[in-house]
Amino acid sequence: MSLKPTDSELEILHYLWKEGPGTVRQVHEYLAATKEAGYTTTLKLMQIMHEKGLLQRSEEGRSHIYTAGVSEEETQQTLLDRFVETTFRGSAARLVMQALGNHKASQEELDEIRKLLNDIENNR
Amino acid sequence: MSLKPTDSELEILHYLWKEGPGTVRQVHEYLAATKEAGYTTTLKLMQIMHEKGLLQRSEEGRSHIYTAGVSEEETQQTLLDRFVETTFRGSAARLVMQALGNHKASQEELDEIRKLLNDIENNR
DNA sequence: TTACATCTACGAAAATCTTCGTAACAAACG
DNA sequence: CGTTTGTTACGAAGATTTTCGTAGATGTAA
Repeated sequence: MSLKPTDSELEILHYLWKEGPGTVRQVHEYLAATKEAGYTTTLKLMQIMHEKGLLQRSEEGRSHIYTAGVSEEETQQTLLDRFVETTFRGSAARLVMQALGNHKASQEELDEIRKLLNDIENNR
Repeated sequence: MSLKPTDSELEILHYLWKEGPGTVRQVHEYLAATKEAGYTTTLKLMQIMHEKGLLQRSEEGRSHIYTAGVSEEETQQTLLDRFVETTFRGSAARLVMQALGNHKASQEELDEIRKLLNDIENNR
């Protein structure tokens, strides 16, 4: 799966990943809460995403119910790989360090990361 | 500085960050090593980057010497912030964990990350 | 029934990014 | 001197993404 959602498409996927299946109307109202956008703009985007396979849909009366056609993890991994490549020249560690150095993480998250480090070392 | 270089622009910046100031010819040959591209394509890109402030340039005889107009760290940080926002809903920790899950780091890098974790905990 | 609201489909404009052909100019070469 | 080579400038075509207007269909209310 090397589909690469655009930023606009990602916003739509985020809604569906978080809230589950929904209509164009629901997605549109979610988007409209944070940005200007016409209803048909959202509709068209979702139609195109459906053509690309990013969304699946089923008929429900006279409207459609859309579902994410790609998983959140898989998509994030694809985008992450690409991002590491283009922005950090392939060095995931540099990305991690820059991210840690400039963002706040909770104690639980830090513990989680440390545990991951241990797992990685033990499993090779 | 909220300039957002495109992927093509990043490739040019990478050359200049790594090799220092250079001509269109030098950048073009660097790019041509890994992808198809006409000389005037590279030229045009660099002219536009100059207009945007991404590159600075000085006359040198009949050609121009270009220099990166933005720092590597600053640019990576800007792109990282944006990427965390759009792809990981603002959770840097999730990005870090997903990046680590990919097992792409060496032992030295893992040690470095662990040290960073310690520093973060000690400094709050 | 008629008018209105809501939905899909679709074409096309707008915006952005990428690519390249052509012109103009100057240096180097024969 | 004239020709070739290497450079910038510039316009425009292509590609992709985003936006939206309009038409057609169907349900809903008066």
